[in-house]
Amino acid sequence: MSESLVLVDGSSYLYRAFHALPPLKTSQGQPVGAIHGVISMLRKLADTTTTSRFAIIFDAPGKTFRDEIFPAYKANREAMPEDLKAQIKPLYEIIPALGFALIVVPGVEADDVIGTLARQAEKAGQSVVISTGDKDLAQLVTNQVTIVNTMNDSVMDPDGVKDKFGVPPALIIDFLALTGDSIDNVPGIPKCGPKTAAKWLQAYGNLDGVVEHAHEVGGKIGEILRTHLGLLNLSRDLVTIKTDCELDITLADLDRKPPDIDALKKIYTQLELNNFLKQLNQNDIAINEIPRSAVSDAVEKKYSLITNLDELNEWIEACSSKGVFSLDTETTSLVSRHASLVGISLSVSSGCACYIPVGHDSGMQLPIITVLERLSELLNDPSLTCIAHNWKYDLTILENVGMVPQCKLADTMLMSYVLDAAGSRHDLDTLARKHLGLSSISFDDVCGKGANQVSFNEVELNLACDYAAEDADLTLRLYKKFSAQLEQNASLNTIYSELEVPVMHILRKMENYGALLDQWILQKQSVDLGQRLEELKALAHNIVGRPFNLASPKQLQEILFEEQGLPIIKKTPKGAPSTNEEVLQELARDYPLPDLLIEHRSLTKLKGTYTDKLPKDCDPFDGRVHTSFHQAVTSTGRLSSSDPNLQNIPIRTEEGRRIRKAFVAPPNWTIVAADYSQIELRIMAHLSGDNGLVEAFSRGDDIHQSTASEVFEVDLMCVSTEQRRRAKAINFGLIYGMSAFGLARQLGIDRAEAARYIDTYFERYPGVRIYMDSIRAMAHDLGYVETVFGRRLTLPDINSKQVSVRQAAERAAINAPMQGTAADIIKKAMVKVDSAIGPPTANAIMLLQVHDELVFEVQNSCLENIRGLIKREMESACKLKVPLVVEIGCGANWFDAH
DNA sequence: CGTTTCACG
DNA sequence: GACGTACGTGAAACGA
Repeated sequence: MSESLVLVDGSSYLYRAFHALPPLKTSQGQPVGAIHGVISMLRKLADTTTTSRFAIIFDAPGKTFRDEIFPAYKANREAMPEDLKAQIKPLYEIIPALGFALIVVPGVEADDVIGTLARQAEKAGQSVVISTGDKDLAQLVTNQVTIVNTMNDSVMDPDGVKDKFGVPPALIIDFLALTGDSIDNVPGIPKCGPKTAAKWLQAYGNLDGVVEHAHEVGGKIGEILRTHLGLLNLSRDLVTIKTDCELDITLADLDRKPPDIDALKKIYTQLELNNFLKQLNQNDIAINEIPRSAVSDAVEKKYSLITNLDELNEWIEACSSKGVFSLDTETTSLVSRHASLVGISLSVSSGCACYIPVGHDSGMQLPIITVLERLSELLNDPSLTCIAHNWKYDLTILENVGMVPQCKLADTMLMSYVLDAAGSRHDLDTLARKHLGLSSISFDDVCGKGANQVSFNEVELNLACDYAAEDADLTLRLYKKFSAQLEQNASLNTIYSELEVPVMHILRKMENYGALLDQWILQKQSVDLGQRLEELKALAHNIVGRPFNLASPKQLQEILFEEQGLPIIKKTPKGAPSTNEEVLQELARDYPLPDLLIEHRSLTKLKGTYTDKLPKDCDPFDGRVHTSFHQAVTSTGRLSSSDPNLQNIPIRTEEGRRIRKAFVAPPNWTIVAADYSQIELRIMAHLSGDNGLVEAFSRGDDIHQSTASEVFEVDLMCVSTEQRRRAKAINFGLIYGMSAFGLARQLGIDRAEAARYIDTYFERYPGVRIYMDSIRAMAHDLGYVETVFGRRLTLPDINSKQVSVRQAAERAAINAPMQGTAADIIKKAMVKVDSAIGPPTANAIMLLQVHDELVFEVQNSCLENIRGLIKREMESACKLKVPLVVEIGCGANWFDAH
């Protein structure tokens, strides 16, 4: 049945949006975060329901009947924050403009309006959905009235209420009267929480029953109950939602009206809600009509399409005399190795940019040779600075047409990343919106999307000019901001120019060179895996008694937890019973199916992600896989890899390791793999300066053994395998900002024992505790932490009001300096090793970086030489209070190199 | 397109 | 008193 009326608890939305979202403000200082949130939530709701009858209900200011019967009602509630108050009026304009009925009744609380409308609709035979985060409304639930929780989108029907509260909807009023509400100042029975309330109500039927039998309740809580009986009637009256308010609203008034686009545009413009504005415009304009440019700024804007030699010469001259200019290339593909140049855009001052088409299918264009000739005058002039957003891409495009710039390069993507890695994504559109308040034309607007998308060379010249010139314009504008900010911070500037930019060049080489793959090995393994998977499937179907999809978590949930009635051990974030490996491991004790599922899961993963997929990623021309390394993605300074991801090639299982054997060296060459031993723990020793830890590393101890000896108070030589295993978990836990709970779960021990381990650890290594406390304090005070080299890692959630969110940020604060410093160190090592092994014609090539490991291809004739060089350069990448140790191996393939 | 699971450091 | 609980990534399959 599709619902016929949706009632939205507007006040609940408002508070939720206000607290959940960052405090966005317009350039004029008007707060808009909650407005943004409420609009999004309403639109999502409207999109996911089938009805068109809505009411959005807010509390009105002023007294209500509850204040009359109990003057202290809601007395504990804090006054509404000013920043929230200021968002109500605009919202009251937007909601009707969106076509929704807005209901604010003076003297009546929103809950009572919702209750009244719900009952009216119910009487009229309609079903009702109430969208709210407020538990009090559960009392309204019936077979026809359900509640959608805005927190997690869960739907509550009468059974759901019973599940959540332990009592059916009809008893919710009694339940709330017992528990009270400290925020609204509803008295209730002190010390009586949901569990106790549900227990009493189950035992005695209802509130009157509880009062009647109060003398039977034993213990301290029984005494408390008896002394507070007098307040229960008042509490009940306060929590009872009225369902008979007089409202001059009929259900038909609630039908959604068409939105008032003009009014919305006006308000959105005022509030600088550019996202919403853009979407309005998209729906608004005729299919083929694309705005010349959405960039609206005080600066006047002039984008020129260059198709004759005189204009080209003027632009070359302008760039040259300015000394600093931005450049962007348009091409036929996102894969730079396979992309052909379609056009080039340049900008020399804000708002002033040009586009030089050279590879469009139609339209008059200058000959590409001429353009490149003139362009190379700029790019070969070492006195000039050329700015691009993501040079790694554009450099390869230029290299494809035979150009290797000699001028100075600046990269706004890397600048943005160094300035604030976690603050936003670092693509041009996002940054333009964030730093310049400008929304740019999207690629999809120009080229279309999905099956109808065309390649850039098919785009009409004037439209291409609008898009391309804008990118160069925005890049230059961002450069002005970022370079000024980097000037303010010497260590960030150093990280940018001496680490990120050189690493960018190395990554480009690594990507373009690629890792050689023996496809035959993988194909063979795919066949083996396929056979074993068929066997497992047959066995599993046999046990269950019918065919099912082993890869479907949903079907597994049904089979394991509903049909077999196995215990639910863990739930997914969405509340469904989890079937992940940890759970299956547990279930495997008394049921044969889980073991099969575990093996099936693991093998399908290997087959689907690696043995089937990697050969497809192989370039047929050179037999190599060319990953993309991303330099501006992670919050800690690490790289990431995709298409394919070569940083997660299996190693932990036997069958997985087989995959590494397919990463081979060509004849007369050898794979060399070099990895930092325990780098993050060494960094922890350095950062904390803890004596015991520093000395252990300086002596060259096995660090887990040494930790075990301290924590379990046994002689170093007497540490058992099990003790070492536990110490290793403790060491890893420390790096991750662990809790006793986390360690207990990891080790399968109880929490008290885990807590004892942690306490003992901190007694033995007091410097570590001091360091962790100080880093937490720094994170709270400054909102960021730093690596050894001064890379800043911001923590947007560190002062969140939500406990779990804040705690997660605190754990990230502990981890970030260690993970980030390790990332800095290996980047330094890459730069050092790269310059030591010389140009790519040399006898060693860097192929891959896997966070603490570098993989090379080395010519056999100079293997020993290069091995020594790599180890030396990596170990001397940085001087810490403890030595850096590199383990290095070599072999015919990546597996043998370990 | 969101959810769930799992590969790596 | 409830909730969530070790950091950082990318990719595949399912199912709406």
